[in-house]
Amino acid sequence: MMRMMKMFASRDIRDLHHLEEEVQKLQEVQERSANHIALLQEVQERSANHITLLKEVQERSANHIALLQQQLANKTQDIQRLQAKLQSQQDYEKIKTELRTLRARTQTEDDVFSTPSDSTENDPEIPREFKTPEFHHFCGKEEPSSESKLPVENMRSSSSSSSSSSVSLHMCVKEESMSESDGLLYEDEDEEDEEEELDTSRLTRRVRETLQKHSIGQRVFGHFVLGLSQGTVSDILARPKPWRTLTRRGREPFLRMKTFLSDQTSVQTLTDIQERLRGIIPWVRSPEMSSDQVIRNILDQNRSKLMDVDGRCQRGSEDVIRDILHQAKHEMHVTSEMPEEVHCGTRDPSVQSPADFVQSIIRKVKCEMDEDTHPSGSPAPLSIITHSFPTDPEPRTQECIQQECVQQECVQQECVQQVCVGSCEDEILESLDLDTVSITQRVKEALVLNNIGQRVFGEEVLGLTQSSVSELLSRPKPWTKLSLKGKENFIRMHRWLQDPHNVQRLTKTDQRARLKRDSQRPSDAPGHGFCLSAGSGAFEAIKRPRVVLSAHEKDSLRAAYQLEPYPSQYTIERLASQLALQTSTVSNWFYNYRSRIRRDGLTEPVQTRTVQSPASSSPVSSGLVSVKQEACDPEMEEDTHRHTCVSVAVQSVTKAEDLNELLRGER
DNA sequence: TTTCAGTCAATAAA
DNA sequence: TTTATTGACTGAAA
Repeated sequence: MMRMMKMFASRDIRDLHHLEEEVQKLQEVQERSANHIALLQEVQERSANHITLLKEVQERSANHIALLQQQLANKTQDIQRLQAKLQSQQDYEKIKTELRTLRARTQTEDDVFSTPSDSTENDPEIPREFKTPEFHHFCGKEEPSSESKLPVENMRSSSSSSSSSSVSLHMCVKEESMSESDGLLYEDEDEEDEEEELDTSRLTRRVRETLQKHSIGQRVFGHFVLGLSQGTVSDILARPKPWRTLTRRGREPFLRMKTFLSDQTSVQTLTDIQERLRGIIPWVRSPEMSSDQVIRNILDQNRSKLMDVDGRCQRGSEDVIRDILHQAKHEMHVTSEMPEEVHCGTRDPSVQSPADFVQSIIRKVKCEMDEDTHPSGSPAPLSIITHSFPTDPEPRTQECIQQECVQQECVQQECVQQVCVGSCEDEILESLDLDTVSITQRVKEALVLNNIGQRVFGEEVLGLTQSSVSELLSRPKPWTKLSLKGKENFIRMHRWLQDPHNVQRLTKTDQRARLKRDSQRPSDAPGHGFCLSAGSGAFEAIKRPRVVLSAHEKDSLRAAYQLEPYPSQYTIERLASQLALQTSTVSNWFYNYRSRIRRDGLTEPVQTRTVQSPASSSPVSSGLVSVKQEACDPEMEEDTHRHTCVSVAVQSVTKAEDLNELLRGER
């Protein structure tokens, strides 16, 4: 019995254990279910949040779309209003043109022509007829002041076109000065234009169309109408700034464009000029030239010569003038043998005879030559520094030059150089190979050792500003990469290093400059925020603040550069828009960045990293792109730069002796 | 017509 | 105060 009871008891215990295990399992299942429910609830909550967020985004998008639609509607209205305004102004333009024509008719013959811009003098593309004092003389005006920068208000050809005189006589362009005396002539129009906002994009588009239609080049347009260089014209036409962002000075070209477009005569005249420049209409027509034509022919040939010389090697002006002089003398001789009737062709009454006139040209050329030979306040042209040191505080006489020759033991050689200065110089420069790094190193040491500032050195020795000197000394380009103009600076530095009295001279100059600055200090105060405009004496109150790009903007531009080193117009505009910058600022940044990367990359052959650039398909070569990586960043560390400079120095140091030989006249 | 080389001037950095 | 940097400009070259 007992055994039976024990058996049952043990079975119950086993069952109990089973039950307990099952209960435990059930509890686990329950816990898991609870967790699942919690997770489900969480998911549900999150989904609800997402739905809410989506709804919010939807609402915002709807609002944004509504806003954009509203803006679009406003813009459309603005466009319509502007179009209507433009329509109404078309009549106004006609009236204005008529008034201008009427005004011009009432003016006397002398008032028709005025002095052209002094920029004419520097433009080799423009015929000499437009540049020379004789041209101004023919136009009925005195020789223009070299200081005045004159804009073009209008352009007209002279009344007679059938005269036997040179056709250039009929191509005079009327220009009116913006200087104090003539500025009033603009007053009315300026006031009108200040009230009226110009659509610069439309204006430039119209100008582009007109120029294209009449095959007028930007150079000619820029020169005669805007008084600007071709590069600037290209930039203005491609990227016109909005009217409101322009300063008074910046608006000037657009006002001139407007005037140009409104006057058909201007377009016609410019077309005529362009055709003559392209040779469609010859400058000299008759084989039997009159005296005036002979003179013009000389000038024209000289113009070609200047262009040729400038294009070839930018030779010193002295040589060119010498050639001109020679040519003029030769022509004078030929002309003096001409028959009398040719001499007495149609010419200006003030000209006594062709020979006299040519001699007057020679005199003027001589004067120009003298001015170039002894410039005041700036170092001499390259051809001159082979004879004298530019550090001289006073003009040097021939005796002084010869004395220096003795000091340098090269009297004979220098004399030979003086005789053949023009012809030898090109060869000399071509054969030279200076160690620019070594030169700048020595100059830097000399300046530091003698406590001479870059400013004084730049002004007295190189004719450059402090910033340019700083750049030259800290990042000298290899000699072979320099243009002729660039080489000039290193030759000057080399000459300065060779001058035994170089430091002495500069120290004196530095002391004088300091004293002068100290004495002038109290009067400097009004200069803040203003600058005195050259020649006019008037203060220019408007001073454009310098654009300083933020780190973020620079980063963005650098990133854009990595993708597209030569950005399209569209990219530039997009970048400008995204960064809230002007398109010109963006394009300038790209120009400068490319330029500075090239500059720094050139002195870093060792560390150049060849990285496959995404821009390999761009116009830039892959080799150049490889240079444009981080190691060659324009803002790279000075030490890295020095290291690379040294490697360049090692390469070129052996050739420095050549120059020594050359400058001693041993070649 | 666009891009480059050289330069200036304003400004930042030393 | 000097030097370095950099946006802008011009004339020339591509």
